[in-house]
Amino acid sequence: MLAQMETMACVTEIKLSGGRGAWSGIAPSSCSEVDLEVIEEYLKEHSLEVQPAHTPASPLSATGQQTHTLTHQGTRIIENSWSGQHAYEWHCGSYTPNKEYGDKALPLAGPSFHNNQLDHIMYTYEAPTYIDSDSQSSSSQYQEYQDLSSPSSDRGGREEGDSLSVAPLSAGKRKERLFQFLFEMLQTPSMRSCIWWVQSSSGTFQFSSQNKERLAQLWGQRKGNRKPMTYQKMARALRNYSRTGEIQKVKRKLTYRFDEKTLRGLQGHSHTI
DNA sequence: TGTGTAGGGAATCCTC
DNA sequence: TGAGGATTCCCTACAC
Repeated sequence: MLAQMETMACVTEIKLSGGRGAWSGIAPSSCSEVDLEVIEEYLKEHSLEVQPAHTPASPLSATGQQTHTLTHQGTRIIENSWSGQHAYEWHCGSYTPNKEYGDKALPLAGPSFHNNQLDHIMYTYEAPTYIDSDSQSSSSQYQEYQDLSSPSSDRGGREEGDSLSVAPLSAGKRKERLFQFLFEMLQTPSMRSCIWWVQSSSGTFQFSSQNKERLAQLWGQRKGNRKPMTYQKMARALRNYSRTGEIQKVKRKLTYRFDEKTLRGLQGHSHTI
């Protein structure tokens, strides 16, 4: 049911936005970079699934994921955990991009992308940005990430001077795993052009066919790999998760699903901020 | 036929 | 030093 509501929310939002043009405006640049082909495909597929009756003031789901309305800066906003996507996109009309983050929202598609635009991203698994009604604004958290960032790192030597100096994990922390990184990216609005929730309640997510390589590169930088990470290699790691059950491949292009237990664990972490 | 994606075996690397 | 996890390389299969 939640899935249907989420899907409906997505469909409604996209329809209201009227396509590519509506993504622009004050919206962060990534809004206009959303993989429209995938969205179209998604709409085609899910328009058959969704229920026609959708009320924004739907009750909360059993999983704690929320769909409700609130007023923010005079604009009616429907927040929805379907995305770090739509909670953010619905802000497009009134959203004030964070100076440190929003202004640099990743224009991942297209030749104008520069790796150093990722410099501002500071990740910590313990404190991923989680877009929900409680966090309201993710920008302040991104600011915190920045404040936390430090030029020193346990593997900083390799990244030093690198234009894409995504901060590695600090010493003493357990090594971050790929699925944790992906979960973080799924909570990061500016990464929506690379990865997004198809159905957050079930932990199903999808890579952008256009920007999956960017995400892979980011992962590679994060790990400080010798060679650039590619989607192929990242997908190989994801396939290994299917053995352990942490992530399963969905019979849909570029789509995977977190195991329920894994998802709960990740969400638990993300809310323990 | 070419391209993109998926799946997996195996060796290797890295961290704890 | 071993285990766990990730990376890397390579191959095959399949759909479009």
